[in-house]
Amino acid sequence: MTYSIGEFSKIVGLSEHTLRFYEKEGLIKVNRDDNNVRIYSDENKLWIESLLHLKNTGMSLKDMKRFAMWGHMGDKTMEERLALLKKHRKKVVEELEKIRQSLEHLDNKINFYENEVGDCFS
Amino acid sequence: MTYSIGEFSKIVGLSEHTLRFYEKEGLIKVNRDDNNVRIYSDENKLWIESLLHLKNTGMSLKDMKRFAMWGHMGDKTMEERLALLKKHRKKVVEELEKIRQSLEHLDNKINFYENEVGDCFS
DNA sequence: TCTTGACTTAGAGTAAACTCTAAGTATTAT
DNA sequence: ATAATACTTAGAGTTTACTCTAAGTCAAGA
Repeated sequence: MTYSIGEFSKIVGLSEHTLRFYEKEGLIKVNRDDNNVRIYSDENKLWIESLLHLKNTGMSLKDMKRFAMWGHMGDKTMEERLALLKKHRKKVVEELEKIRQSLEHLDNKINFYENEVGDCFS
Repeated sequence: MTYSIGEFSKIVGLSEHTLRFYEKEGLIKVNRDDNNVRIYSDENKLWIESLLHLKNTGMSLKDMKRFAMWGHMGDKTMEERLALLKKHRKKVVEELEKIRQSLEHLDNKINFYENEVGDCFS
């Protein structure tokens, strides 16, 4: 399947502006038809979804750019990409633990408030 | 115990600029001595730590402001605070799950790369 | 006395990641 | 033939959360 930018925008949940911006930044390479109109493929979809996973885990655009650049350079950059992903993974795990702890704190606070409110209103 | 802004800054890991900024924004109320110099207390420390937990879980300054404002208004705002915390908690849990999924994707990718690199280099 | 560390207001600067506008052109579907 | 959708460049604007600067004052300790 192929998609126009309008269709693709809806599918991946990024605005057309953002898709063009990502392309300009080198995050994604997109084919064009004879009239220079972008033709997005399912491969593009998988790639964007991968990028969005990196983004979801807090990777900066800058690092995503490096990753994409290496991706476009082919197999000889595998090691670099792997190193980047591993380093990123470490940060994600740390961040996850931090959030988990803060969530625990939040739960304690909610419990506290529920008891207080309970005492006051029931 | 009480602390000057310089001491407090080191303890809580926020710059003096940021501490003054947070105070100006109404996130924290700080006592002053006769010379108008800020005196931070252990209570302030607990409060900042709570705020930082909210921040760690992605709460915006704007919501933290509302929370702090209600906190300064006393018990009659318990329900509002509880509602805010519960709403926030829901978002955090969702976000956590999203990160967890993206981490899984990241792990798959790393496995893939390790096999590829393994095939190529060993 | 002089350095250190505190204070004030007011506003400027920074970085990230978009987000949009303008102004003009081209193609396709109804 | 006209509306919808696409394209371009170039740059301006937005939001968030700081982060810093200037310019001046004040008070305590060595």
